[in-house]
Order: sequence, then C-alpha cells, then structure tokens
Amino acid sequence: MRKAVCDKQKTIKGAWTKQEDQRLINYIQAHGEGSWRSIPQAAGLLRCGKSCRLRWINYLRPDLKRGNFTEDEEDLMIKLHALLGNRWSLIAGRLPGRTDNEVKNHWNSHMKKKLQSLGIDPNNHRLNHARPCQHHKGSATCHGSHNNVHLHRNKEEVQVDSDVSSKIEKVGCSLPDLNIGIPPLHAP
DNA sequence: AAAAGAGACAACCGCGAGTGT
DNA sequence: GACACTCGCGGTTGTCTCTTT
Repeated sequence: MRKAVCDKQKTIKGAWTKQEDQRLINYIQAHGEGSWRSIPQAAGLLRCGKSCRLRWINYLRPDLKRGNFTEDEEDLMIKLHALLGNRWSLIAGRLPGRTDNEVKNHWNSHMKKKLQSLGIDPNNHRLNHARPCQHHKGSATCHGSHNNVHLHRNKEEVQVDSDVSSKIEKVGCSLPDLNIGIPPLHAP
C-alpha cells in the first residue's frame, strides 16, 4: 500500500487564493516546471505537488484559451471522442489552449446533452434507434449504427499516444458511418 | 425577495504507468 | 526482478453562480 503523497505533510486543500496563484506563477516562470513534488516547498506553498500541477495546467498556464468552446472545437471534440473514448488528455492535446479537465467538464455538462438531443448516444456515438435518421445533422447513417468505436485502454490493443494520427486514419477507414475528418496535430 | 434546484467549473482522490535504484 | 517513488490521467465530488418558482 502506497501512502498518498499529499498526506505526508500538512497541506492546504480547497480553492486557491490569488497570492498562492501568484507564488506558483512566479516560481514556475523563474525556474520552470521541474519536479512537482519539490515545487510547493520551493515556492513557499502549503500545497501538495499534485495540487500545484493541477492548478498550473488547468488554470495558470499562459497559453490557455479561456472562454466558450467554438463550434469547430466542439465538432472536433465529438470526432475525437468517437475515436478515443474518454481519453481527455489526448483529446485536449488536439485542442490548442484547452485542458483535459476543461474538455472533460465541457463534455459532461454540454456535449452529452447536445448529442442526446441529436439522437446520438454520447458513449458510443451510435444513433439511437428511437430517433429517425433525418434528425441527425451529422453524416452517420442508420445502417452503420452497430459499429462500436470504443477503444480499450489496454496498450496492447491500441497504441494511441505514440501516433494518434495513424490510428485516426486506421479507425476512420473502419468506421464508414462516422464522418471523421481530423485535422493534423497542432504544434504545442 | 427568498428559497430551491440546476448547471458549470474547480479541485481532490485513487490508480496505473514510467523510471530510477 | 523487486521495490520505492513521482507523474499523469480519468472519475468523482464540492462549491459557486445562475435560473426558476
């Protein structure tokens, strides 16, 4: 049994204050990201490294794009989710300025409902039989609704991280009912 | 105007993978 | 090979804000 890293010392939990944010920003700007475990102490924060990392990645990073998702981003998110399932970090990697947490939250609160309203099961991207095909504005067809695009997490089954693009190509070919046109990977 | 409910988002937790010794 | 440790991910929960009654 491994001990939780954050239990080892007295750490603050809950919402971050502006002062804490500023300390973390100042430290990372001066020293880089480095070892998250040592950052809290070095930056003078009573937070665990995990919490610092999360705060930086999801909120403080200068390259983050705040605000609503555009239609293009949502479109791409749907396509990527059809391919990758709940691999939010991979999906976020294709949406510049977006974080996995942001993508995950947006999916759970907005996109699920959006897909359901279009008669699409948000889990497997199949058309629901209850709804007629013409109500779906996408290109999926009824006869193709038996395709299940869920990809297993097991790395022996699919090597996602190494080359997403090649997998997209492969999966896209095997899923004629999913109009998956994924743009090339953006530079970080 | 106040209370209740719903929605959105930030943050935490536990686990698995990767790496060094 | 076994172990210890850190990092990163996805699921879940907590809390704040907005909307409805």
